[in-house]
Amino acid sequence: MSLRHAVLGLLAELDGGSGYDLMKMFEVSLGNVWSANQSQVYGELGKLTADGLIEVTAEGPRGRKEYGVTEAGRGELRRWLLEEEPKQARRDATLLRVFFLGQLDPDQAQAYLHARAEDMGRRAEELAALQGRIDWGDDNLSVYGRLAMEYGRRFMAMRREWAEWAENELKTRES
Amino acid sequence: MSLRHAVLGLLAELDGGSGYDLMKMFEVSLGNVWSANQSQVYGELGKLTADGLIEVTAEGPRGRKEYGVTEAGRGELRRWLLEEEPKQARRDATLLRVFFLGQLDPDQAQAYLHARAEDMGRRAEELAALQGRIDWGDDNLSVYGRLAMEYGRRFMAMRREWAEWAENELKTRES
DNA sequence: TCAGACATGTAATAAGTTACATGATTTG
DNA sequence: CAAATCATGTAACTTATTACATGTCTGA
Repeated sequence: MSLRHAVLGLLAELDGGSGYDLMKMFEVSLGNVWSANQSQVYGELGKLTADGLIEVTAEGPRGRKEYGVTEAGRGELRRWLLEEEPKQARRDATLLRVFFLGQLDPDQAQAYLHARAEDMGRRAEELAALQGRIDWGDDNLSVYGRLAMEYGRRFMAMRREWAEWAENELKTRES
Repeated sequence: MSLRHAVLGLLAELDGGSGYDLMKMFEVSLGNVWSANQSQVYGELGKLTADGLIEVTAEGPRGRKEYGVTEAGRGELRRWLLEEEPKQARRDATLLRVFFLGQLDPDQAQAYLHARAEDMGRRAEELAALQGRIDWGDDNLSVYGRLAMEYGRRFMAMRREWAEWAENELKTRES
């Protein structure tokens, strides 16, 4: 049920906004840690409204509806942040393949790991570059978004190093 | 569609087995990188059979059905390993909360990061201990499972270090 | 005026979770 | 003979994805 809290949290941080506004945030920043598509966002806005956690605060042109978090919504958000233990997802498509690399020839398995290392290296560089370009404000989303981005950079670097190590393990094993 | 390949891959590696056998593998090892429950596994066995990628090779006591991978199944598995780019999931409940830590008092935000660091440290130690206890064979699942486990260890360590760093960032910021 | 951005929604399908339901075999 | 383990399946529900459908406003 985290989509609910992603929407609720964004509305709290942005101090209100429309479904369209939220989608933009999902696309450029929040989506890197919790992705959601348009149907989901609009659907969740409806459910959150029905549950009294958010409310329509204004209506604008083109049917635009601006939502704001209610007191109940703020309470739920804090409860989720403080009391609910984040459960880590255990699904990783890259690693799943690793389990089955024995189905390939050893050189193909090594090539797989090599490709992962390259890919991760590329991503790590992209992130590092992006990190340098952005001049961060000191609003909350900037402060905490910066922490999340640094996580991403370290994550990619770790994956690259692991893939290099793993490729080497297989090479060593050959002999 | 990775569940399908998780089941297919396991059957290939184990050289056949029942739904029950597969479930045990998901519980003790594979589930750490791709979790699945009993309904999913039995359901997928049915679909894979219908699609001709696996077949019932024997029937045993208590209605036990033993499945084996067909030639078509082996082909599909290799195709998936070689040609399909693993797409990384972008959902992390821990990090999602980080985006919204501005909704809490600074000391609560720090406490959240501190708790994450402790939790990750604990997991990292558990994994390291487990890694030491297991005496790995040199069958494929062992060789590649070992690589996956080392990934897990590094991942936990990276998360701990990041959380410690992030907590410190917030502390520094306070002044 | 027309292209692009703004803006919301629904329908159909697929994937994942939880709970229920049943029964056979082995082992102490 | 009772408990644990083996073994499979279905139903109901929730969550996520993809595609479709529609219309408004703004700026060049």
